[in-house]
Amino acid sequence: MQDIFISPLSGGLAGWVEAFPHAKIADILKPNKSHASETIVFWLHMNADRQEWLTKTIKQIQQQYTQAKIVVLANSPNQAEALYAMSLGVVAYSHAYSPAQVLREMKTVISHGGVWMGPDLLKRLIEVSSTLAGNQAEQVSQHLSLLTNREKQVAIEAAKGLSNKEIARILDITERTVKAHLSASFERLGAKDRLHLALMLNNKS
Amino acid sequence: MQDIFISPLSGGLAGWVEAFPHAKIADILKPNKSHASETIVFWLHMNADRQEWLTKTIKQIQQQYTQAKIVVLANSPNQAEALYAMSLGVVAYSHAYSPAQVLREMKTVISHGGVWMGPDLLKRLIEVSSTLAGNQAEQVSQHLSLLTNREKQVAIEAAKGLSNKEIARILDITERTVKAHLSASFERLGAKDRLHLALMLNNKS
DNA sequence: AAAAACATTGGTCTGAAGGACAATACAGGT
DNA sequence: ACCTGTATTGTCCTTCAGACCAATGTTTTT
Repeated sequence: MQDIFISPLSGGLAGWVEAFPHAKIADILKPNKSHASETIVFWLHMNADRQEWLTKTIKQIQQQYTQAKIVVLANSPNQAEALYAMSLGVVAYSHAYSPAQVLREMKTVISHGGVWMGPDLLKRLIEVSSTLAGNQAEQVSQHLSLLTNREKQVAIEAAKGLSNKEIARILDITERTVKAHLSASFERLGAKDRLHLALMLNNKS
Repeated sequence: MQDIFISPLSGGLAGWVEAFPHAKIADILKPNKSHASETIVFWLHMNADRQEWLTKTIKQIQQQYTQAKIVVLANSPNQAEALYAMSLGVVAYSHAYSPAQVLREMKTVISHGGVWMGPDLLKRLIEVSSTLAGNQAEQVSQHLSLLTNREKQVAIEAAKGLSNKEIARILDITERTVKAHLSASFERLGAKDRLHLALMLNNKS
């Protein structure tokens, strides 16, 4: 896993260099050189007056590197900026002058699929979200309203990943009947197969 | 770093045992035996009807072990419960039947100070908290981090509903190779078939 | 009552999916 | 140099999915 620091300071910051001596340091994002598949960690050094640059750079990275992990290190961290950055898909946000040890920890965390943020930010996220979490009554997909009752039952089970045989057993009908209902469901919903059906019913699209 | 599983099932779950063969498994929280300084990871197995138990246990752990990390593994994960658990200080929340590798990833993440949660939950946290209108930065599934680059590419296309033939064409490899990568992906993620893979990569857990 | 929609089941057939055996080439680390 | 992991491709085989050909009984609507 490769590290690329993007900072206006030539030579980066002391902590960065110490943490990742072999990392690349650049002042601007270079065009992709075909390493589209490798996972790269981008460390963006954020100045207070470069909101626009941050947005632009993050989007560029996401376009060019599908597997990239993006970290923002801010000179003056604040929660609003952190929220904004994470809404763009950044997986870690911290102080630019974090010690090398912390930077290494961050890398370990994000390279294993985790998210890194300060305890205060996390707390705030939770607080705000918890209060609004109540009204997420599970909305049944609108697609299901297009199906008959029996088709609904079969489609829901299929969308969970059950096989025709399993569906037949739990609904106490023949596998042949399951197929009939599924075929009808595909027809009505315009799904190509059970996988598309599952995607339709699980995503609210 | 010590692991303690607390589950009503004697012997825990298969995935847990595989991930941490040397962990302690208990059905209730035992009183503290002076290990106040060591960091312990508590894995709480959550049944749908044990909200009260969860709250009580978390608070007990936090009182007795100042350095503890608490993970909740839910039989039926849902965002409301996840938010609630994390508001109590839980640092990871996932499906109880997560494959062993995912569990190990979670441990790596949290033991380095990170937070582990499903992409949907994170997205929702950000969406709700952020004042800025969301662009949906495509959060790569945690599961994907278990796959090699090539497997990732294949798995992502398969999760969109493409056939092996279609995937082979756009990646410019043989259909046989697609199958090989997919089989490897199933193995790594513990998926039964491409539909389960799709559910894993598109949805929660 | 007649018509339409729904629920159920049958058989056949084609193609896709995925496992069970492989083999080869290449990169990186010990 | 050797071993491990990754990427690639091969053949054979079994199972499953879904389309297409039906039919019959029940329920609902017109």
